Amino acid sequence: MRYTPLGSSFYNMPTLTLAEELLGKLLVKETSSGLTSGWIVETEAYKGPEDRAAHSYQNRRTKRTEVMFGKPGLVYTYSMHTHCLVNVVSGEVDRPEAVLIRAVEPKDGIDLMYERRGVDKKEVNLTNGPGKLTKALGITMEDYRRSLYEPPIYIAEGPKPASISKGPRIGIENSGEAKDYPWRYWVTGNRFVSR
DNA sequence: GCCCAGATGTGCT
DNA sequence: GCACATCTGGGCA
Repeated sequence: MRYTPLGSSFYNMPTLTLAEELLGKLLVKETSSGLTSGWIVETEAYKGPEDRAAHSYQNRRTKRTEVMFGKPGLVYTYSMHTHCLVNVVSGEVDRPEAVLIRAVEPKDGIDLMYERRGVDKKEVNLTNGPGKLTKALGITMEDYRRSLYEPPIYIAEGPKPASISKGPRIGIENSGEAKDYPWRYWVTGNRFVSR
C-alpha cells in the first residue's frame, strides 16, 4: 500500500482554511513494523501570536515552538504527560500557526494499531483522541520537524466530507477569551470524533 | 455521566 | 527546583 503525498503547496493556505481542508485527508505513517493510516476526521487551529491557547502566543519562541516558525507542512509533535500529540505547522515562515490533528478513522494497518493500543480495545477507541491516534499510528517525538510531503509521515488525498461541523476547542479552559473561538472542525456525525 | 491520578517534558524563577 | 500542560484510563454513580 502506497499513496502519493500532497505537495508542499497544499499547505499554503490560511490556517483556518487548512484545518477545514485537512478533514477527509489520509494521514499516513510508515515504520519498520508496517504502514498505518487513517482518515482525518477532527482538527483544531492554533493561530500564533494572538491566540492565548497557542504555545506560540505572543510569538513565544523556544526550543519547543521553534518549528512553528518554520515552513507550513512541517510536523510539530508535542509531548504531554505520557502522550504525544501531532500538529501540522501552518502559516508562512515566521507566522507560528498550527493545526492539531485530534482524531482519525483507521484505514490501513488496523492489526498493528491494535498491537500498539491493546487488543482488548474497541475499534473506535484506537484513534478517537489526539494522544490515541499518535500511539496507534506510531507517531513520536522522532517525527518532530519532519515534513509532511514525503515518507515516513505524510498526508494524501481523500474524499471531501459531506458535512463539516465547527465549535469551540477542547482542553484549553485556562485560555481566557480564546477558549470560545470556534476553531475546532470535525466531520459531522463521524463516530471517531473525540467527543 | 463526572472525578481524579498517572508520570514526564518544558519553561520560568 | 517547581508548577503545569492541545490527555487518557480507570473508578464510581
